[in-house]
Amino acid sequence: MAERSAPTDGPVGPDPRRRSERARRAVLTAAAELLGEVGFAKMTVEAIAARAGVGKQTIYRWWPSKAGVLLDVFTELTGSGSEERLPDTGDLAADLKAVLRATVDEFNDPVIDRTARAFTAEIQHDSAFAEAVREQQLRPGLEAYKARLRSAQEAGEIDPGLDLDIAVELLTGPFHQRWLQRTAPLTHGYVDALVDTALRGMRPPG
Amino acid sequence: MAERSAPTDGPVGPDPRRRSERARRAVLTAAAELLGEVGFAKMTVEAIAARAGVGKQTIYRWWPSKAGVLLDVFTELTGSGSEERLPDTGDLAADLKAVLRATVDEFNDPVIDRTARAFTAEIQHDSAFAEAVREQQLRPGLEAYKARLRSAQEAGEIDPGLDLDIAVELLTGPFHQRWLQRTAPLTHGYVDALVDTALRGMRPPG
Amino acid sequence: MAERSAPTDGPVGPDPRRRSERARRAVLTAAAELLGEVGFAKMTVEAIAARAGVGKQTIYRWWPSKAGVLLDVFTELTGSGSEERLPDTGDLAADLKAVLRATVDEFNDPVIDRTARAFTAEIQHDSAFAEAVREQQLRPGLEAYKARLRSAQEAGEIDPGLDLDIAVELLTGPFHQRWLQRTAPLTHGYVDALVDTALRGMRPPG
Amino acid sequence: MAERSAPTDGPVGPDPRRRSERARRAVLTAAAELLGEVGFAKMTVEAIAARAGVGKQTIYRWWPSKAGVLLDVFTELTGSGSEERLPDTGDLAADLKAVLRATVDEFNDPVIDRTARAFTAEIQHDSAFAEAVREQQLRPGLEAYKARLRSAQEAGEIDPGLDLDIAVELLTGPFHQRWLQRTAPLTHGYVDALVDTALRGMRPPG
DNA sequence: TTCTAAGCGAGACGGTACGTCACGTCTTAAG
DNA sequence: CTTAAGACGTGACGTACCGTCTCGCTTAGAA
Repeated sequence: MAERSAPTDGPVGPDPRRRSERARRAVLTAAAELLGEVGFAKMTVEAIAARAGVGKQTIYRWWPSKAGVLLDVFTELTGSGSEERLPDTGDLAADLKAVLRATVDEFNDPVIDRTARAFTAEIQHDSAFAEAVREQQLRPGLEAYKARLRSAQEAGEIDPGLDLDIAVELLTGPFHQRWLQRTAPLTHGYVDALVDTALRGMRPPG
Repeated sequence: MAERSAPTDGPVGPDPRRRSERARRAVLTAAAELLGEVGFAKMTVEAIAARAGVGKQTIYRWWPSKAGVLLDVFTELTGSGSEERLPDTGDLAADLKAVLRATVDEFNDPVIDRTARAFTAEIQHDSAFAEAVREQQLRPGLEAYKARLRSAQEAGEIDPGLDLDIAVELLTGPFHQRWLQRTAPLTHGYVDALVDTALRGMRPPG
Repeated sequence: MAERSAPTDGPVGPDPRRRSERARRAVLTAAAELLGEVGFAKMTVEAIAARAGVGKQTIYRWWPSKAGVLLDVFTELTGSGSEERLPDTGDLAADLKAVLRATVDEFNDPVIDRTARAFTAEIQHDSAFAEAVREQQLRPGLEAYKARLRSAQEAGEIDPGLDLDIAVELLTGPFHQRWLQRTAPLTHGYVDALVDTALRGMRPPG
Repeated sequence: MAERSAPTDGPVGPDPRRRSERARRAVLTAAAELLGEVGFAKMTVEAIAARAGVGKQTIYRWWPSKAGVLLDVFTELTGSGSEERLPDTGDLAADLKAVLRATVDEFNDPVIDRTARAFTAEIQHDSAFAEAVREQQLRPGLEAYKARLRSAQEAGEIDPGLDLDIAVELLTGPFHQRWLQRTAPLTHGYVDALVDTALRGMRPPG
């Protein structure tokens, strides 16, 4: 999934310098298209190869699985998520609501919904893929929340003794669970209420 | 002209009165064994049938997929989950911690962990299965939490204006997310802290 | 395929006196219809039973196979072929041509063609069925030819020393082979030429 | 855009240049062995594949059915039957008797008998297979007879006006019918008598 | 005239084989 | 050595029928 950096370290597999950029792009494009058309589960490596006009071996040479290809699709799209940052207007509740409302809108988009579910499914039995998704997709998002909460902590908006990991989970966990289990629809009203309730648990004591 | 007893059903499939209890039990037992031995992903319908000494068609006649079989295994084990109830000692925090600590222990059992992950994965691309799991496995659990919180609400322990669905999610969502994303280990200390923080958000105002 | 005659001889199977005539007729009718619609090869015992509104077991109770059923269909239709006799006008060539022309017409009927081919196929790997077909369907036909040739022999039309079995085969074998192998179409002209040539081989010497 | 070398063919199926000779031979060998051991009817594509150490798909890729495989077995054995020729000693009767006696011996060999019967059965409901068998196995044989008879015609041994197709059938049809219907055993004596009788019908007039 | 054993319709059962799909590896020919 | 193409061995899929085996129901014969 990641480019190898040095050709002489241990057993290296194919030489990345010889990799065909044309083929790489064709594969990622084909995979992205297929994801939209048939979804992750019904997508096959053979179909990606055929659509990309690429030999199957070319896929297997450079990616560990179709999940790996998809991960690269997203890493490509999101610029590896490195510069994610939440708004910080000084009003924590408002900032969180804005972000979560945007997230609601995203997850109500069928393509994003399907893709995220596919990732969730795949993560369960492919731990290398899970690790990669966690680091490249999830962690940056959670870190952004954590940074915003730390800022609020420094501003005295929330309890300085609070475990920020738990605080982040208090905001994202309920949302994530409701989405994943489809127990109820995701709406702006819902995330507003969620933020209000969660923040009550974070207020400075006294 | 058919003289079945249930006149209001739509397409009913095979007549359940003729179903062989012996075969049903053999399939569920075989599936449970295989789940423990090879895990859900490597389990096949053919293997279940072979181990159960049953024709494949007998499985396809009564279950929609191997996931359906596994769902029945669990429904069987948990007594269809109808009478789940949380302890109610009058101390909400203590009760919730006790329950969540037990859940931590469960999810740290590799077999349960693997199975729950397999279910989570399967749910993502099989909506009929998702519906069944939601109703038979998830809903009863969440309802039990909700009932306990309602009791606490009536006892004046928590804010009477609180949306109980959100309250339940505040307790289970973070746990569920941490487990699913493996962002950090599940420990008794974690759930204690989680309960304490979440409950701070639920206290009666004033 | 044949009715059992005595209820006390050896292992007798089901009691023929209790046999349901309604079911028997329904099966034969259904089988005949299916033969015309899908042909013998694609016909299944299940389909016969379903079409006849009969349990599969009822078929297996009274017939050894679907071929057995079909044989009964034909035995029923042809009155067991007992009274077959060729015309005898005194002109052997004319009589044979008339009969063979009629046979050409029969075998050019698609239903008869398909049925006869199905029998031919089935005979190859079911020797009990082969025996039954041979005795009930083939032998009477060949005997009729033989009788007509014997009559011609007595009338001095053909060589008294001729082996009549070979003589019959000389007339029917070529026809049968051409039909079976589809090497050329079956026409009235063909059988006329065949009869003429074959009879040249049978003339009295001198 | 595909750059295959045969530009005039219709839908061609897989590229025969890529075909694995090893797999092809293994399949034919396995099929031949199984034919001898269990016969055509009890032979399955799965068994051929297993014995050959080949995937089922490899069989389905190159042959339309198990009958197609068997046809190739025979085409392989008989050198595609292209150069069949009957002996021509100048004595037509003797030559025909020699050939037919040899054929009697062949058909009295159980393996050949069973195989020929299986082909006969298969031909009845698979017209593509029938066509192939007719062209590759039957036609060359019949042509050889026809050539020998033409030679005899030119030598003045038989009637120059005779329809040679009928003449061939007069010799092979009776034999074929007797074999197929098992009305009587195939012996050297029988074919001798058959040849004698048939040739009487072919003599030059006068 | 009732009783009772059978045949009956229905169709589930344990099996076998089917023909298809996709996997991940291997082979070929071209560049 | 990489590439496009695609054949290969493998293994599971879900379906079709096989012939056997229960189920209740009906039905005809002997009691």
